[in-house]
Amino acid sequence: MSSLPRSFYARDTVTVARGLLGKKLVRKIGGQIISGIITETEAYRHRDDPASHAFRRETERNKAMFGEVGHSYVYFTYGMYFCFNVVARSPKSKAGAVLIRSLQPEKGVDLMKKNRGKTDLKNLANGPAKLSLALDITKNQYGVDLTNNSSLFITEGLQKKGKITKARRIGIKEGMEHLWNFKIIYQT
DNA sequence: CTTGGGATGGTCT
DNA sequence: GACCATCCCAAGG
Repeated sequence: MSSLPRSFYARDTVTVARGLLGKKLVRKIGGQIISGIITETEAYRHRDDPASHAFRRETERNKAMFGEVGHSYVYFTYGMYFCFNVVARSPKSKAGAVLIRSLQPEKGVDLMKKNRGKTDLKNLANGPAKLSLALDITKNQYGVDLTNNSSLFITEGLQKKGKITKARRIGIKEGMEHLWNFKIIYQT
């Protein structure tokens, strides 16, 4: 399956955050494939969003959020973890990214377990730092293009519909008025 | 189930 | 020098 086109990411950040639910994140490492369905996302915009890393100004850390859409923005936090974002924004905006917060594991589950040092399937990738560990996403993946089928990319995923919920974003103190956390729930 | 604290270091003020 | 877009484990109810 081929990657989502760059035009997918050249829309409003909040729209893309919703649109990424149900899509598939694919990681290739040494001939092995790890993949998962995106089940939770959050939008972070620019000047209208005090919770965003890009709110104040462009810096060495956040410059990917100002760069070409469809690339990754990876940041290091709490002294030990990486979190994975996709750069997305409307052409009118200068910065924006979607934080991928949760994956439903699909392929490469054994490798994910090894990378996580855990075996409980439910807890392999249900958090932004957990999924980065599971897929071995680090600073090395900063700024990589997610629209070519290389070692990290996003493709169409599940076609079936799910119920989408919206909520306040997790772990922030400003911008609480925006309901930019999205989850998809598939009925069994 | 919920709560609290420790790990650990880059980034920004 | 403070602040984190977090996770994990232990203790308490």
